[in-house]
Amino acid sequence: MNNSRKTKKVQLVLDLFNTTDNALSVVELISIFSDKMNKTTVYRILDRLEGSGILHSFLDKEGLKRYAKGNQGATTSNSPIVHPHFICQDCGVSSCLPLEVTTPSIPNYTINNSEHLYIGKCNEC
Amino acid sequence: MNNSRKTKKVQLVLDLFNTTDNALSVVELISIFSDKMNKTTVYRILDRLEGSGILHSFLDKEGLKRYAKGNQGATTSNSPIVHPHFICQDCGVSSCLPLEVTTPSIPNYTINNSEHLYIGKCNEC
DNA sequence: TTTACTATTGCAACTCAATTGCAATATGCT
DNA sequence: AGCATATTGCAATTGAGTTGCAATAGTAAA
Repeated sequence: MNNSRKTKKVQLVLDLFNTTDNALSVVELISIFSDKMNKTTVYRILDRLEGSGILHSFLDKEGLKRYAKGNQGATTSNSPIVHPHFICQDCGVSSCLPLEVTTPSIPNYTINNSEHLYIGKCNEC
Repeated sequence: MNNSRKTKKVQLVLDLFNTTDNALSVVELISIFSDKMNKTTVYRILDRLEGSGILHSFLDKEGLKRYAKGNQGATTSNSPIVHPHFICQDCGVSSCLPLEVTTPSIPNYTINNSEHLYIGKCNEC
């Protein structure tokens, strides 16, 4: 029983993410699809694609939500497998870093999840 | 020549941060000082205290700005010394983690800064 | 294919953190 | 005390993200 429907709008979003591995902000995506669909639809499609593990999201340093391909939350234990994200301070391009994040152990604390954002310059800038 | 003035409002904010090492959200701070000063004043005082290195800030997982004591940006090179932050998913208490963050080196990328947020349960929860 | 069910979409209105302009006030220096 | 200007309060504004509801469009079954 799969409730999700493969609509034309959903396909447009999927097609875009098949062209890039970058992490795109919702603001960008709304702009890209401004003549194809409503901004509310963009928000809801992204939310659904994240829910089904096709995309994952994080907040960048401006507090803007960004989405990229793949499932951040695949897990065998109760903690998701986490990778850091990068954003270029010059051109704004953002991407997933193919690194493993090692979670520190803090006495008396349980750590279930984490977010890691690196800011710098990409190879273009 | 120091332009900053030690006003009563600024002193109230400093007094509060002298009672805790926790990272407090602006929303909390506005509430705490709701009968002492205007919310715009809270925003501006926090901004100034961060600018002078007395406080530092980060965005939590909800995208809310949080402030805590100390200077995140003290540096000898061009990269600030960074520490991770923690937030309890149950009670919402947030704190600085006394850990050193080691910045990975990525080919063709320059990393100048980073943000690290751990989500879990504190010793109270 | 037609029907019927319901997921999806568009639109407008709304929420809420954060910012801005401006006039009034308070600080600190001489 | 008087002056220059940093600070504050207030109201209005911005902008990302959310919500309610009616209209539309997938999808599965008849």
